[in-house]
Amino acid sequence: MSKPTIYSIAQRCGVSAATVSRVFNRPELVSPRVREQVTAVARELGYLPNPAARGLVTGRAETIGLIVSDITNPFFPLLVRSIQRTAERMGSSVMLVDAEESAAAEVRHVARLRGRVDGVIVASPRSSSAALREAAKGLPCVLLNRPLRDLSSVICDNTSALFDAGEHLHKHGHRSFALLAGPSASWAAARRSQAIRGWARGRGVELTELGPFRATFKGGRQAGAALLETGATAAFAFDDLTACGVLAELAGRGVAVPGDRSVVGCDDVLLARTVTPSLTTVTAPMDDLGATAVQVLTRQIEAPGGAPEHHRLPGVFVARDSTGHSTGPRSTS
Amino acid sequence: MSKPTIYSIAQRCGVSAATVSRVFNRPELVSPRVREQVTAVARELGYLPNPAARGLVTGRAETIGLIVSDITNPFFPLLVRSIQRTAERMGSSVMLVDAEESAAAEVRHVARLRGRVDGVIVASPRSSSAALREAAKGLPCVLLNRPLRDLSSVICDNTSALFDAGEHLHKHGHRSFALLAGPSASWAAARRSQAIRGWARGRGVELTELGPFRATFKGGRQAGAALLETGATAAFAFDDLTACGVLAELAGRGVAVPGDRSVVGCDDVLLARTVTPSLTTVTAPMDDLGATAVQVLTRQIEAPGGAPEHHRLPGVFVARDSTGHSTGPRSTS
DNA sequence: AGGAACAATGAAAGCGATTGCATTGATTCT
DNA sequence: AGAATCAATGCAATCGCTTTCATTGTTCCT
Repeated sequence: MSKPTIYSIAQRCGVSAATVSRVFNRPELVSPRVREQVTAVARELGYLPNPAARGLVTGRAETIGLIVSDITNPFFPLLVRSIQRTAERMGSSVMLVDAEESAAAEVRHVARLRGRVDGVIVASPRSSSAALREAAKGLPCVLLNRPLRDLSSVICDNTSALFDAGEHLHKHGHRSFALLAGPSASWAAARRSQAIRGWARGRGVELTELGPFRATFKGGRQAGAALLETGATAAFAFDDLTACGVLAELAGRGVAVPGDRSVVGCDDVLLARTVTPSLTTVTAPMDDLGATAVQVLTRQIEAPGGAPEHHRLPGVFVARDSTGHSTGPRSTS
Repeated sequence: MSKPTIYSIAQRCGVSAATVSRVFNRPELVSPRVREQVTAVARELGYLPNPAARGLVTGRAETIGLIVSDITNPFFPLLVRSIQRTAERMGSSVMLVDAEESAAAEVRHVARLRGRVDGVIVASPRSSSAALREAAKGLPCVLLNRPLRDLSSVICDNTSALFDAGEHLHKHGHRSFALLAGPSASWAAARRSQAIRGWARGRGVELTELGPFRATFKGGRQAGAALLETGATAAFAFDDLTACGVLAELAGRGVAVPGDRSVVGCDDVLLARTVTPSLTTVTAPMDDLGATAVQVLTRQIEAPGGAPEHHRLPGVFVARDSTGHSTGPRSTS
């Protein structure tokens, strides 16, 4: 026999299809007797409502789109998990799309998703603000880690955690610092650099700015090499991956960490704990970030055209083994 | 005005909706003049076909489901990317679901996806064969890294690469080996252990089996500790993550790699190249795995009830820095 | 010239659900 | 008792699209 529909159920129960539909959507409108019978028959037949049919009339897909700039970036897995969990709790599925680091792909995918989803979350977008605004026109949308006045956003703000990192290093005797800047197109990179500059100025310590470097392991190695050209005893890497590159480069050149230099990363990805020495870094509240994004999106879907919301969640500084007491300034090599 | 439909376009063009529909689906049936006009008007109105409506009549969602056992496992990102790329080329979107390492969640998600997708790929399932079989009943399904007679599967077979690894170590003078086994519920773990046992037997070398250990960094540290209790100079870790744990443990105890011991991992995840020393491991042909899985699934969707296909793609051994010459058997600590 | 073959189009029937409105008894109120 | 109210249900329209079948000119044979 073919797939069971509300009609086959209705027939078996001697009621109309409308009643069957109501059993699932507004059960309180149906008499208990009928309700139970329908439920029983539905289970027996293995009935599952057809989402396409339902979507056609309700206009809802019960699905949200999630576009990540680069799924191979270890920053994302936990975020994806958190978003998915929250979405599921709201009764929605998640359609994940990897933009493979391409800004063009991002907007292309937003267009592609339109119609298949009720709204979309764009995580760490690389696209220009104008392109994002245009792509999201008329589609509920939440930006993650990228603020934009007219679109809702949820960002992880590491400013104060980076202050803490600076203080931590300062307390350990460091006085000369290096800032290994991340990709110039990244909002997060700009923000972090700004935070560190601000801290250094306030503290009145010396800060050498290097970069920008690519946010990859290789970029980190270059950053590490550049670091050694300076007299800085402590370095702020853009993120953990970069920091790992730095560690590798230093290790390769026989420079001890944290003995000779201290390094701090950012994001607290899996890698941060598995590398030796384990990375001092800034933990992002992944669960909150994802959950908040989904909630904001849901609100946006339910009240289209509502005012955009902006949320700012702070990261938390974590001291591990890649930072320690300064042994004073060093010569270059 | 509301969303454009084939009707608004039809009206504007003075043709019937059927014609508009044909312009998009069977353009060769429409006269060039009309075709161009319709295309132009559609673009002007920003028309996008409604997937729900289309799906309702065609019975296709143009979407495939992808269930991964644990998205935080660094093994998956590249796989996801490859699957997505291939799916997109076939005109399908991907609905990703993370089972969070729970077998129950896997089958629950298969059920949830049914109806919303045309078929599903289950990557590295943890569920029992019976549960998988039952869950996939009547739904096109491809298993990744888990063979099962009556369901299609695509697996990565590292047997010969692990032989190569063994030979590589043997050539470097190693004669006493340790097998650090992975989780007993994992098919891949069983398979790898078996391969290594086979090789050792054939080679006539000493093989100490340890474990099973969890496939996590922590599990790796335990494995590392256990390794030091033995006289083995070379160890096969279940995967790269475990291997990294081993490296960390050894480093922590002042044991040099590859000076004192050699370690090989498996999978060649990002981590493998970023760790110091870089890991000798076995590279899985991610792109092929993903592409093959999607292709098989597509075939399965087009010809439901067709015979299941089974594909076996070999991994490739890569020598890096975590393996080297044996300095002979060592004492315990 | 008369009909076969064909190309281009339209009319209309679904696909499987939701939902506003109408209908039907039963209950309550005055 | 008759009207008003209410709970439970059915009817039928609708969502936007695909697709079969019928219709209409055209072109091409013989």
